[in-house]
Amino acid sequence: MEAEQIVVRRRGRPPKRPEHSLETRELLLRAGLEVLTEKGFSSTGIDEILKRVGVPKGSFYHYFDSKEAFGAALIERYARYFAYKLERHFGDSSKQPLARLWAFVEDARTGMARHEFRRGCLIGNLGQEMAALPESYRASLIAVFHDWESRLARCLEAAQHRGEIPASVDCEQAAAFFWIGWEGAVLRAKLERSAKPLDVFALGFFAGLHKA
Amino acid sequence: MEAEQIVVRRRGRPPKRPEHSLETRELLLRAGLEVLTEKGFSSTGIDEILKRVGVPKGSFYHYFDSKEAFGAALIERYARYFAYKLERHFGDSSKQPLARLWAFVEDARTGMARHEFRRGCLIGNLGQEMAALPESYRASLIAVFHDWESRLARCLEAAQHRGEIPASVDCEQAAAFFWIGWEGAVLRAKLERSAKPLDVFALGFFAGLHKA
DNA sequence: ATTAAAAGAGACGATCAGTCTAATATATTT
DNA sequence: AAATATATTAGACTGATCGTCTCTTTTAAT
Repeated sequence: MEAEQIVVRRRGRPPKRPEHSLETRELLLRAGLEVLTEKGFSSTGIDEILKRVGVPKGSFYHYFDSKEAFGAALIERYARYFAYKLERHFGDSSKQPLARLWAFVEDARTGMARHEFRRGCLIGNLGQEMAALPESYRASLIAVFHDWESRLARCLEAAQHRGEIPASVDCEQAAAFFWIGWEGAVLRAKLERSAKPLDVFALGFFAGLHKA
Repeated sequence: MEAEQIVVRRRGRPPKRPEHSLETRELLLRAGLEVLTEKGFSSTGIDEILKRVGVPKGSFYHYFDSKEAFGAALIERYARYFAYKLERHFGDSSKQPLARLWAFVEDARTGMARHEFRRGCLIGNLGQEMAALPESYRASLIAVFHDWESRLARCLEAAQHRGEIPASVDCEQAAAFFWIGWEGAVLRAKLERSAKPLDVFALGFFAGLHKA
């Protein structure tokens, strides 16, 4: 049960405090992420997001041209958030490279558990829904996956240099393999409301990596 | 481009030919599968299915109590269809067990290609949408995945007995791993409109199996 | 001819994304 | 300090579409 986030907003032209001026827009994006990681795009109405933050429709269309534009902003925002998360984990030189990947998995697991496995991955959700989505999303989603792939590939290469995984492993391929399967794992974790699919996939992936 | 399947149906009580009496219902189910494997449940309107087969709304609610009941029927039907497909492949004793799994992968790939990677897996689609679906679907979807898992596990055990994969492999785990990742691969194949994710995942899976 | 069953036809209220007009309060200008 | 400009809130409203339901029509069976 999430606390209702009704914020008292003053009407009229707001005081010139640039750091606060995006408050409403910010709230909308935040709520949008919450709802869309849970239910996806098509089955989420704008009214639901509006009600959640106590913002009237007029404001929404003041800040966003359309639902499509709102979704695009969410993709961008989620991609940024996730890239930062990956950077934080994969760039953590206090750990061995494979341990960094494992830390990401742990992080994701506790994150999903915190929301009782109701929220998944925005990119995966939208990817699955793509057939019913604005065609303009497709390229963005593919690009995000590609970004994640290359980040992970670099991490795996580092693991290879330290001898954590055999030289025979194609890191690009392995990274692609990981994200393909990971989205499946997130899907199943949501369906079963359990961390098990995440663990099964992660363990299987690591086991496969160590082969000779 | 699929051929429009408009069938001339006579009004009123139909002649007593039991093998034909389910014709309209049958058409609705078939069209439902086509559309829902593509776009999922929430973003598919009943009208779309109706228009596709030239059936008025009144008829739909004659055959099905609700959209929810219709969806449940589709799950059941898809599960039957898929179980048959797996049985056909995994029970094909003319091939080695691993080759049987590979044949399934090939089959799925050509199947997706035939529809230009627009149609995916109904169970995966609904699983992803679960948050916006009737809660009654959850158990069914989980059960279907479980069925697929045990079918595959038996096939992998057979492979193990023939020495195709090491005795150290936990076949149940490996089977669970496969379906978790496979759904991710189907998702990506749809997103990228390409067979590549299917191949990347399948190859990665086989490579992982052969480890010592 | 009458009855019963099957299916067609479309009305219905709810909800959808999106539009538009106004009200309001602050910033800016004079 | 009064007047004006502007950013934002506010929510009624539109037309399309949603799932559901009721009533009529058509035909088979009696």
